[in-house]
Amino acid sequence: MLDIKFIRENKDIVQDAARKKCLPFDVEQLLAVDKIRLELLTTVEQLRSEQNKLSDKVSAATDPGVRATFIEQVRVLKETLKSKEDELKEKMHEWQKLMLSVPNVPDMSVPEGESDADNVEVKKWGDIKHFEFEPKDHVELMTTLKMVDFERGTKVHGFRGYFLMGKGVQLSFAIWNYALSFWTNKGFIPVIPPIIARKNIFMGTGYLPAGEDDLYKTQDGEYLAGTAEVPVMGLHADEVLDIKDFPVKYLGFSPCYRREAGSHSKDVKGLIRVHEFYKWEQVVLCEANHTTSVALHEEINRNTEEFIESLGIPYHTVVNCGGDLGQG
RNA sequence: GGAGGAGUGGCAGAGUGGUCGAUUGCACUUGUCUUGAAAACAAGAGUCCGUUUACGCGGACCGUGAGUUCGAAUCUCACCUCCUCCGCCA
Repeated sequence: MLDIKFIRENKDIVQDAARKKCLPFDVEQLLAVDKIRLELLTTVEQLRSEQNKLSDKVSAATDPGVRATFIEQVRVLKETLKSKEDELKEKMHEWQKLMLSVPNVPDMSVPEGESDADNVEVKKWGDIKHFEFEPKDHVELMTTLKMVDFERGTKVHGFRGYFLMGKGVQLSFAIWNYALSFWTNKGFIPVIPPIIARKNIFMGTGYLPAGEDDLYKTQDGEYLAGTAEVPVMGLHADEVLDIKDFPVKYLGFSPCYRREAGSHSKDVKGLIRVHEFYKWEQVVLCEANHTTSVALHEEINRNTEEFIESLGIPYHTVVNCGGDLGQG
């Protein structure tokens, strides 16, 4: 969540971020509520100050009559205080709700656009292999080699279900293990987090309240995370970290659960878009400073590129346009 | 799932209705002493919010949230977390 002070001082930047992300957010509305909230806060604190002073007089008074007078005075004061406190509480709720809808500010380099089609390609690596025959896709290849079973996966799980089997399992473990040593060599601390996490942890990473439809929820009110990013970010929630320890680099491994609500027509075939899978995730904690965070973002991006290069797989790097996701 | 106990500053640990934002010890910072260090002695030091050019002032914070009261770390209720015992389970 962005700091209200930052929002006050950079309202144009915040409003532009909302526009770029195609989010219906009005910074002026937030600032108006913020102003009233602060006025109420000042009033309430003044009243409390008076109340505290009167209470001190009560305890200092030895004469019962004088004492009773003071008590009566506080009683009157408290009625005003109570109504102002209620007003403040209401404004606070309104304010908090608006604060949660403040978009994170995308980097300057993020292109304008409404869908993946507007993404900008910034890099291309490797040569795409050309075959003299019609190549099979991963679905057909893996099915034939009995690395995956989609039909039975659907029988057991339903839509988007799959069984990874045989060499498919061995290949997965091999890649995970290779990734583990690849990133630990770069100073990342491997973590296997709890993937069932509380609501506040999802709020902290911006997956809630907006992303409720994409999450599985337990009967006890926790949610299943779609990425280890959520619990790994929660690892240090409510803690003050020493700047000397920065940057802290974690590599989280977890199952990932995604409802993929509203994406029934997208990437329907194969293993591209599934409800349940396992992966490693890079999470870096660093100073809240533009230069530093951009440098580290470049670094982890480069880590991924290097990893793919080491496997000899051609790829392209795109800058994802703002319209694709709500919270970045 | 059932029964009981506990949660206070960086740590340990007092405090059961009124100068308690909180005794004390350790750790920390500064000073005295010392060639230097240690020890001893003395002093200082919490976080957040609002306000102020600034000094400062005001508010909140004793797991969290409500309540009782003129006044709550202290009383009541709910929740969270940890510990102990019993039960259940892969």
